[in-house]
Amino acid sequence: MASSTVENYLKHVLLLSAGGDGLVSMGALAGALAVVPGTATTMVKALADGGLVEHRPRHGVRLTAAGRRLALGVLRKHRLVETFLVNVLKMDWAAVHAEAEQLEHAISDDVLDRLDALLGHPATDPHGDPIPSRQGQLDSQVYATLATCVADKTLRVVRVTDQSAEFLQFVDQTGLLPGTALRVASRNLAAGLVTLKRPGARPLALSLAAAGNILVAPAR
Amino acid sequence: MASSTVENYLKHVLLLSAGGDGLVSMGALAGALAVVPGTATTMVKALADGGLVEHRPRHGVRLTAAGRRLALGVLRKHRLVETFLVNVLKMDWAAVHAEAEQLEHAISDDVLDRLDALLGHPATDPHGDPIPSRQGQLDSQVYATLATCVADKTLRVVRVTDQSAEFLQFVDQTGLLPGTALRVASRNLAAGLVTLKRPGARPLALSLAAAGNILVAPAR
DNA sequence: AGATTTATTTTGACTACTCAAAATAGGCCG
DNA sequence: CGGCCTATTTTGAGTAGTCAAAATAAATCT
Repeated sequence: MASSTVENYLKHVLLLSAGGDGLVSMGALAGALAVVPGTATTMVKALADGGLVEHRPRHGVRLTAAGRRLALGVLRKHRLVETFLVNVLKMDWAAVHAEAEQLEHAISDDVLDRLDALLGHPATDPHGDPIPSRQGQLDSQVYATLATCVADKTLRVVRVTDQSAEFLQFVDQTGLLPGTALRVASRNLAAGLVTLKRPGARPLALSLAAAGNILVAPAR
Repeated sequence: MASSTVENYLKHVLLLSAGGDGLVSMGALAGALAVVPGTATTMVKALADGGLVEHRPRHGVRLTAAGRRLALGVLRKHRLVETFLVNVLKMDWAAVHAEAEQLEHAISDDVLDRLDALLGHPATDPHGDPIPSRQGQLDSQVYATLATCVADKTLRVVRVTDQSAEFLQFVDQTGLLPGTALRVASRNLAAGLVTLKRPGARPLALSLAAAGNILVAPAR
């Protein structure tokens, strides 16, 4: 398994390569990791040996497919942990980053999946940063889910992410198909409930887990 | 801050010093940490330099007050994390030990306090092991085991002391979880067997060795 | 093109932790 | 008491990651 040091290098290469051509300079990487440039060079060469990055000497570093997969996994852990700390443990918005920095390296995939379900499969963390999917998709087009969006805005269902037969049947029967306009009447995190209001229909209560599988956008 | 390695050494010295005079042998410590004896010696000398343990060469090692304080903090984290994983994330009884082993070193005191509150300040973890208080008090009540108590009293399981996944799974499947009421129907020392009777369940035979890992108290 | 600035890489050294295997000390048994 | 068995310690060496500072390559600016 990758050490936390390796995970940190990969995560920061991913974050720094967001804009631009994907090549990250040694200086930027060293700065982000709070190490001297020589250390970053040494480490990047080791990562390149391991096939996790491509190193173009004196030019920069870029993730390979394998490195990107790992980096996205770390980012997913980081952002889901942040969301947990804020939504469940009610921690300060500003304090959670440092906490997550530690926990992202200690949490297993199993625990992560359960956390994800508990939180209702959020699309973004409390700061609005998109959370990579389990499969490593990082949506640049970010939608809110019914589990995370604020009350009283008029919304439109855009996508249903749980493909299980039972859930799709439920969505069909309750008329929550993509395109439906609705409004979140209330959210009760303690009870794990979301109440929806649709024009010309009875209010509908939904578990947070279920609501997390329904992506919405502001109604045009 | 103490490294996870240091935290692990201290935690295991604490756990191993439970019985006996508090002196832990190098062999036992090395075994618990899965390192060769020479490594344990080297590390213990470093801990002694740091004032966390007292090293009596060729005799053993014991925690200082400072070391004990740290070790109890780690144990508190471990057991609260286990409780969270089982009670909130509904994880398997037998799997949480390994998870907690990682998380205990990554979780801050702030997060721990909030977890503690969320769980309702539990006194024991899911295995029945006592959780040290925030101030470092460890409830060390002595319980009888199923291997030693007399027949025909009504008892209640309070704690399971073998943390191996196999044993925990067995306990789970046979329904001997902490809280369960039962009665020792017979003890056969020659055969090394204990037979249990539970209300509404079939009698269950157990080896003395296994029975020794299940702590019980008189049912109120 | 030549000189200078700036980023990067190299080199040598250090800390923390580990193992393998040789050396040693304690306890015990006759 | 003397010898042996066993646990412990020592020694020498290796891995992962780091820094300080010298060497080098790239880019820029006359």
